[in-house]
Amino acid sequence: MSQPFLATDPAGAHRGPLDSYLVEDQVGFLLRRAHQRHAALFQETMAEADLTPTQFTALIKVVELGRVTQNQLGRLVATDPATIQGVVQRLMARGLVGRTADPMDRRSAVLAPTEAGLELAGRAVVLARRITAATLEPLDAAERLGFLALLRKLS
Amino acid sequence: MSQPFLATDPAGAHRGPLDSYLVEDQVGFLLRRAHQRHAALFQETMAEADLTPTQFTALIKVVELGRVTQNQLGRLVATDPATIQGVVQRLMARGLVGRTADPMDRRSAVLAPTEAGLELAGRAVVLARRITAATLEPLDAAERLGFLALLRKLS
DNA sequence: AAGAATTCGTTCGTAAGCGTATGATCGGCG
DNA sequence: CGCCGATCATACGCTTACGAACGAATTCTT
Repeated sequence: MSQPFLATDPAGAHRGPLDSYLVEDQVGFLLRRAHQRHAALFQETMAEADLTPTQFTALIKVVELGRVTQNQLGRLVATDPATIQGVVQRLMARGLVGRTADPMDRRSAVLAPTEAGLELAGRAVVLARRITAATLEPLDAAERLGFLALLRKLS
Repeated sequence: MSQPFLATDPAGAHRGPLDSYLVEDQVGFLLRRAHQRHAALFQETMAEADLTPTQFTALIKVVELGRVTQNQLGRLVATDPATIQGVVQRLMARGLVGRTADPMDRRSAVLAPTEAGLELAGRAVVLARRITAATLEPLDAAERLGFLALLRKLS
């Protein structure tokens, strides 16, 4: 009665909907694993700059734009308002970005990179290029292009 | 002095290491976005079963194996001991898996699906197939195979 | 057999991620 | 003008995720 839906069912019978469903072959699982691997490589390589992937992305965007509203930044880096709030808070605590009130719109907070933020961003990008290379290392040149193209279609 | 490294620098000068570096074109960013999109589709479709991706994966694996040790399960579904602990705890709280002490090794906890767990797993797999389909929907058949193959190389 | 090294599960801390709710502010519309 | 809906930032709660440390138990080594 409580016999599991064994994938390697000795009787080979069709016991249930789990037949021929292998979690480890699903996109979701593979996507999660690939993301995990990238995150591990990121942390390892970015250690000296002490930035998480999200922090790095946010910082780079602030540096690139010079001035951004917090929610606007969140939209650009695909991070919802609740999450970007904490990220910005941590970047501010480290003095990497500054924050001023917008005279035009008293609701919004305008972010801008500090000198330290500019400096760290410069160093971090060098590391980030290494991370990208390390992540794609198992693929050859053609596969890398293909993979990025496919990823873009799924974003 | 605090001029940002604008990607679209009017002068076209080489201001710093951020030139020609676009965060949104990096594997890490695209991987994160694709993963986000999948998670959103998952949550939407799996709503009636009320399982997170990780909970679903763990439950399916327990059902598939019948009996597993907690850390062993974690290894199979790529979830570290600290994380699988909470996941299993929540599955137990919902009466989807049971837990017994292993007489052979008093350190380990043996997990097994309950009747409710078996039942829910069966229903959830149906939804999961839809999620996989929805996630890969933007790709044609050939692209799907290619994408999965590439993902596997990066896991 | 005794000690060392490893493994198992747990706990704590930190971070991301998102749903939901809230107060403040802004924009539009009658 | 006044109201309503939308937007901005924030707060709380819950889940995943992982490093680090821990006690208990097991296994390996000498």
